[in-house]
Amino acid sequence: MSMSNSSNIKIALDEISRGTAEIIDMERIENLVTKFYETGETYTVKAGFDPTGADLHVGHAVLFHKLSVFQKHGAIIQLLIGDFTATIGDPTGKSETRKVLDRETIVANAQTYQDQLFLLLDESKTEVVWNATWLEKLGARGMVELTTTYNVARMLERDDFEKRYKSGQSISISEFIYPLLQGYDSVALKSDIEIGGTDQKFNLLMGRHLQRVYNVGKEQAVLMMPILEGLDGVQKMSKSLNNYIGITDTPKDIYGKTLSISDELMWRYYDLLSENSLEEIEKIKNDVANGDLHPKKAKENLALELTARFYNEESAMMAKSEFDNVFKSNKIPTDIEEFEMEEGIWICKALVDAKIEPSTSQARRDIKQGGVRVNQEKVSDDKLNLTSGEYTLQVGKRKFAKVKVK
RNA sequence: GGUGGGUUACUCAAGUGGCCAACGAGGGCGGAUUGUAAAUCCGCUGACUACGUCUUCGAAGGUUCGAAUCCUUCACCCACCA
Repeated sequence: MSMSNSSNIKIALDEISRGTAEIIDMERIENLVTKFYETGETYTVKAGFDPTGADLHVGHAVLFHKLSVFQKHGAIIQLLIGDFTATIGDPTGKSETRKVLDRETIVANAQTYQDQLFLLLDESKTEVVWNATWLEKLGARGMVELTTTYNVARMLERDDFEKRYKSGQSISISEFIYPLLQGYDSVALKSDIEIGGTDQKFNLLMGRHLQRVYNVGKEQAVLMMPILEGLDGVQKMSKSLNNYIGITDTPKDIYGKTLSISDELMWRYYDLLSENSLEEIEKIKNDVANGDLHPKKAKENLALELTARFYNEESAMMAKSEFDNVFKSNKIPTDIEEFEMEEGIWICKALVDAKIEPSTSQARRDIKQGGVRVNQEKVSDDKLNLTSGEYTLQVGKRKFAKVKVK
């Protein structure tokens, strides 16, 4: 028994530390996991979310995936919704004070978050908590007490504060309070471990500090995940850079976008997102390296896995066959949007109306360059008018529309 | 509060009276190649049924035959001083 336990524990710890950017107090995590395997005693892992935006992408999923790993090894996740702190605005990574959100938006965002999160997490091992619950009760006295635990000089050590202070940009006092409140959450929750992105280091460590000051009887271990690169492989995945895979993207998109990443980036995604064990990944890597496995195949598997994660096996397989149809055999996808148009419509106008071109100017250019097809045939005349009938319009490789001309 | 510098398209960044719809780079898009990968090569990149017209260079006015370029006011940013 102790033999199989110790190997289980080793596997668990390897999985937990996999892909992390930094772990503070690994020993504590080892003890917690060991205890779970020996006595069945669970422990808590806190992860906080500011319900400021609603849509999650695969970059966020790195964190959730790690949480789900923890759940397999005895953790109860404390899914902290920062409903109170969202009303303040965390300055992390921002060069200016974040705007404050109203209650309704926060609640709505939080709900959307949860819907998306439970695609990945085991709901029965998750505790959803709202920090307004205890922060509202803190009161002025408690608040002041909290501020006495830290000083301005140390607060200014935080990177973005330092930069802004030096360059003369404004820092509101409330922003100083933010890390304190986030840390206090760990006091209220008595968390054993907290996980977050590397950009959260200062705030995460504050949790340790405050747990000590408030005599919680433990200091949370901290596990930081790196920021995932987006589809371009360079910049971090974000919606504004449009290099993201959304968790709620269609199966087709998740599959397709995943296949579009570079081979190099694929390993990064494998490491941070795949359910494959470290051993299995090692094997895949070797097979690709010595030519036993085509890199494309490895990427397809990853794409299938991710698609299935957010939907199911079946949808993933469908996404794949659809994809193969369109791109391998140059067939037309099955689920193209349809439009009805008037007799004699100008081709450029039709492309715009079908939403596959942004302007008639762009449509003309694409026609000139041979990027537009009607019923699989290249169009060369940008003055073409469509007579009545049904057409499949195509721009480039991936934009399609079906058009019925009366 | 004082003095000087800045604000150009998705981003960075040239342009200081006509040759400017505005150099260049990145990004994006299209083509070739391919594994819808990467890399590479070529082309395009304000709008408009279009060899012409219209709207863009922080905002509003003005000077001029003509302005992104000159003048005035306003807004915002930066640097140095107080």
